[in-house]
Amino acid sequence: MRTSQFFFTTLKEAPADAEVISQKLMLRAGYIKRAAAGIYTWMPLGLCVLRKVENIIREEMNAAGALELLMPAVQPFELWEESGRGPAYGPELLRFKDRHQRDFVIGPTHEEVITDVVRRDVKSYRQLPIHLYQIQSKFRDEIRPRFGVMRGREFLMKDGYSFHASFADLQREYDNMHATYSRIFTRLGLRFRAVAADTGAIGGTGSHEFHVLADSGEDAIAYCPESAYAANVELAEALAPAAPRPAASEPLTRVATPGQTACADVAQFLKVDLPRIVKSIAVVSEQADGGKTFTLLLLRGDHELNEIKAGKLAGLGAFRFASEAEVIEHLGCKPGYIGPVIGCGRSIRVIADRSVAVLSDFICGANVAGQHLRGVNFGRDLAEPEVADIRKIVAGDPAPDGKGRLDILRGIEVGHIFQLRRKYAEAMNCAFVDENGKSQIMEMGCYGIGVSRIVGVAIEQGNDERGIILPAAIAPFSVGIVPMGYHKNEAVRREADRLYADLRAAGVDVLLDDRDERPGVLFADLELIGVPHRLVIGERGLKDGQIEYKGRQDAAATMLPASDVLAFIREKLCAG
RNA sequence: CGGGGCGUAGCGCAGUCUGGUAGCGCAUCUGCUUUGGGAGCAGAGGGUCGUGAGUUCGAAUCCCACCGCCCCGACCA
Repeated sequence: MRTSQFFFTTLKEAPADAEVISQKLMLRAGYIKRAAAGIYTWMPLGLCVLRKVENIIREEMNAAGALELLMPAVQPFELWEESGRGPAYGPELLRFKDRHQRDFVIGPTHEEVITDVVRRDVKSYRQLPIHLYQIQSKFRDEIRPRFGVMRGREFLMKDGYSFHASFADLQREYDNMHATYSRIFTRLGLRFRAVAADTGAIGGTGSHEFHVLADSGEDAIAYCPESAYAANVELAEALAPAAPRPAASEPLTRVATPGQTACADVAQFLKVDLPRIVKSIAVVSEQADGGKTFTLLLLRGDHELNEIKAGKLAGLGAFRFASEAEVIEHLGCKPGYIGPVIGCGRSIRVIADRSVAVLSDFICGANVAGQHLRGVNFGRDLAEPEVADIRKIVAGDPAPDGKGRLDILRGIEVGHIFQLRRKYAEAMNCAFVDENGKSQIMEMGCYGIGVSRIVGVAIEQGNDERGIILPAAIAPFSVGIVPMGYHKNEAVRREADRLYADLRAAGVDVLLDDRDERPGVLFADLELIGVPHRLVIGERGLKDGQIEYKGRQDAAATMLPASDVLAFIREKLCAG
């Protein structure tokens, strides 16, 4: 491509509302233009990158045995009623009516459509397994879109769905996709980790997320440097402390703690370590029969509640934090001084985190404003509680596999694989006839990659003060030719044109910057847009038959004989 | 939806408090000079001051409503 025939505009300053570095650079480099909140136009330059990412994914999916198809972005709402997922998705699902008042949605994902396709055409075990995927725009009406293309409302996604005659075969394909995803993210040049994940709203059993490591990431990942263990902190198990509970040694006493409601304040006020304070979190769950149950969750002062883990406990379900009125009703005290020691025969459900269950002589609220209790002991001052793992793990916790200590990293989710099992197939009666002539429900897996998000995270990982740094595999152009005085110097122009033609003939994705601009402009733009290899042709070097090469991240340029350039570039591109 | 902030030229901003009919830098266009790191000089074009309704002789500025955007909390590729 010649710049004079291309179209891109660069900015010296990023729009003020851009937050993260990738978003600023993508706007400055003219990759994208904002159309509305979380909705972007991909300009030709940005689309070059998006297409390269897309093609790497497509190549690997095809190599792994999946087949590409394209489903509609607009889906009939009836399918969502049939799967029962319409209400679960809520306002994130963009719904509308056509001219005949029929309900439609803009697809946020395609389990329903693909299941409908497969149940119509797949009748026999002989047609299984099958894995179909598409690369297509999705729309999710996010409450708060941000970070540019990393969390847009409209985004490009690769979504694949596999159908199987048995769970064992689903597991085989799941492992195949796990390996395929690892190959894809490696080829994309991303630093990533596959982590065990919560199965969330989509449902199903086995699930892994693929996270690109970045400080700006919204997800926290627990991982163990000494072993292969990695999990979303939502899921990571906090092991029970190895040491048993020490014997009680203090009497139960009541202490005045006026105005001290936060654990950290109480610890400082009483001059004790934060882990000896027990905080009580009051929650309410609505039961199916309409009743409400009130529960106290006990955590150490230095720990935080993991709502996902707690939500999985029997009887808690979709709990919410109790209102002030509910706290007063059950404990006779305002929040801030509540605790599990309840007098006079009243009883409420108390669930203690594993780390709390091994405490003795601890401190908690007295259920009287301005007072706490010291020297509290289970079994003596209150009943032994139910014990469960309900806290978020923290850095330094032992790894659940027993092989070291956990560290916490920030990550951005770029891929997710699920064993859906029969959730959708059952709801939508997606069945086949097995070798015995019996009808059976199919086993199903689904596999997503955020294609447009990957462009954002790649830039989040690769940038410097001059702009974007991308590997050649996904850079908008692999090589940039910068002629010094293309319009003034005949020799320079001839050499630039020759080199451009040679590189193109060799299949290299090359940009010749033939604009009549000062050199500083050409250099600055090439660096901003993220071209990894630069060739400068100037009168100076040409006198000695030399052309200058500089890698995007090299400190200094090197001179090459003009005749060696083609071979040199080929070698650079093969090396990645 | 709850809380905080902001809407002035394509981008970044000043002007708003204290009303008097809109300005700076970058970008764009023309000319001359310049030409290995975002050039210099001279000139030019471009703005319903988010929208609407008020107060006033007069509103970017004051009042009210609405819309949009951004930031802090629950979702996801």
